[in-house]
Amino acid sequence: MEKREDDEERKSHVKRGLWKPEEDMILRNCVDTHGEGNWADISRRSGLKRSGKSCRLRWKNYLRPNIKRGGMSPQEQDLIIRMHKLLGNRWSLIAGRLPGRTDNEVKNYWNTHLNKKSNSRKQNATESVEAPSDKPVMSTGVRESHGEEGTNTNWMEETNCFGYDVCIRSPLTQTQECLCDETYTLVFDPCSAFTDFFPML
DNA sequence: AAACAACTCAACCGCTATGAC
DNA sequence: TGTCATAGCGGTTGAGTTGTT
Repeated sequence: MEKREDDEERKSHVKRGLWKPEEDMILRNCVDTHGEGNWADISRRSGLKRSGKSCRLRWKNYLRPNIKRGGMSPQEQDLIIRMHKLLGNRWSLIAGRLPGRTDNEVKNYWNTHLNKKSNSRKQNATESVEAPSDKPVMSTGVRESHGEEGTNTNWMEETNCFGYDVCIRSPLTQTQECLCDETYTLVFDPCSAFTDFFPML
């Protein structure tokens, strides 16, 4: 109860809502000076009455260098659709494959554009043949293994029969080096994932 | 031109994971 | 080993915009 009151009090002192250009400028300067990372500290130092969380989100989604704005290209759309089929709602992983795009942007884009498109495709498929499951193809664990988010662009080494490029290793070999030596490794249980990957067998 | 509906997307919320102590 | 603070994620909300009647 007391904690709740503390939260209420803290929230009442925190500014919310859309960011103004001058706030963006202050945040950008502060990150330039003190570096990216300790958002609670940046929130304090900046003098902005924004939470660290809010500062981090604003930086990550809008102020970070190399952010790409504007509509998605057909290639990006296609990649999102295929990655979503493979990974499900793992927006940060999907966004990591799209340079300059954020997880929030990918998520919004999926929910407003591609979800419908995907559903209508599925609808059409249902009319002819049995539609595939809505669940991701890779139904078991997907883990980040090493490296920094969004720094690699060619983790996908092998191409499977669906045209998805994937790097796969068994959970039995988690201590081994991933052959493709890249950031993300899809770790999955072959028993349950095999039939998902190769439904025709 | 006005009213309403539908859509878009920036921002927030709640939760989990992780690391420091 | 437990607790706390912080970062990061996905789901959700709601203000602003656009389209329709």
